Amino acid sequence: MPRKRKLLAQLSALKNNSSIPPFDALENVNATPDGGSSPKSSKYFATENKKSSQLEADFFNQPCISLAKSFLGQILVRKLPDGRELWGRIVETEAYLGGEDEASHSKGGKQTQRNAAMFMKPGTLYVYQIYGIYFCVNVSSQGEGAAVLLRSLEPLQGLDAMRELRSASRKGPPKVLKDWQLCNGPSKLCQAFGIDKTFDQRDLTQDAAIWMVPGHDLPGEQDVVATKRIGIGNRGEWTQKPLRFYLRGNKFVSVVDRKTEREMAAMGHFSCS
DNA sequence: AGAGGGATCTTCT
DNA sequence: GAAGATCCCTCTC
Repeated sequence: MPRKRKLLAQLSALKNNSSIPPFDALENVNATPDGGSSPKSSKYFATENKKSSQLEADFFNQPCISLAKSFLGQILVRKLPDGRELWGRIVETEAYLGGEDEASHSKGGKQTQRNAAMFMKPGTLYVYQIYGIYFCVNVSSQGEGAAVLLRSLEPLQGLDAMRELRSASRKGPPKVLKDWQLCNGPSKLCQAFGIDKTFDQRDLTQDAAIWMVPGHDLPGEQDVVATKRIGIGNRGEWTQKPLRFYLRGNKFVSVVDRKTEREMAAMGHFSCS
């Protein structure tokens, strides 16, 4: 049987509530990861509570590089069809500037059916399929055709569900994935969060199944490593530009650049500890 | 630890 | 018709 078959079966199982959790389990799902320091929410106040704590349009409306850095430490929330909530802290992003940026899908300001979301209002999701089998998710920023690629998350809540979704799309003998393997890559986090093409052009400030909330420990400038982007082929100067940002020392980052970290340390960007 | 290749298919030229 | 903002497995040092 093709893998796609298996994936679809998994997703439809979730949609059909074939394994619907008991009521109290649904209640627990609304608890915050730090377990009680945040106000408790019940399903009756879910909408109101969500509105007061989620990242709004003004947050997303900033220049691409600025937004890419601002995402670090913020939390992506995904509500699955069965009611379970997945929480992940953003630890790695990439900026794609559009126009001048030769590595961007919107290079030359070119708008196509695929990349239309990059030109939509800040906070709009741009989801595309790559290599026929994977998805990547971006968030549109301020700037014509500019967007931020979400590359890695630190899983905070719903790890069992993430493991299920990740394992469903893997072939061969089942292996139990470690926590750090769940979301350390742009397509891995899409698998773990059940993000596919149907999320393209959705608005992070309006959608019922996906949104962001402010993180509690945000990095300082000295905690952020800026280095070249991953998987950029021959794109001239744009191949090397430091448009990837990640949390220094975080074990959920997909690719660590020791060389750049050493150079930044030599330049005095990092505090000595 | 690093290199290499296969999977797999939509999008654009 | 070819490329591609990836992932995972295997081989080699």
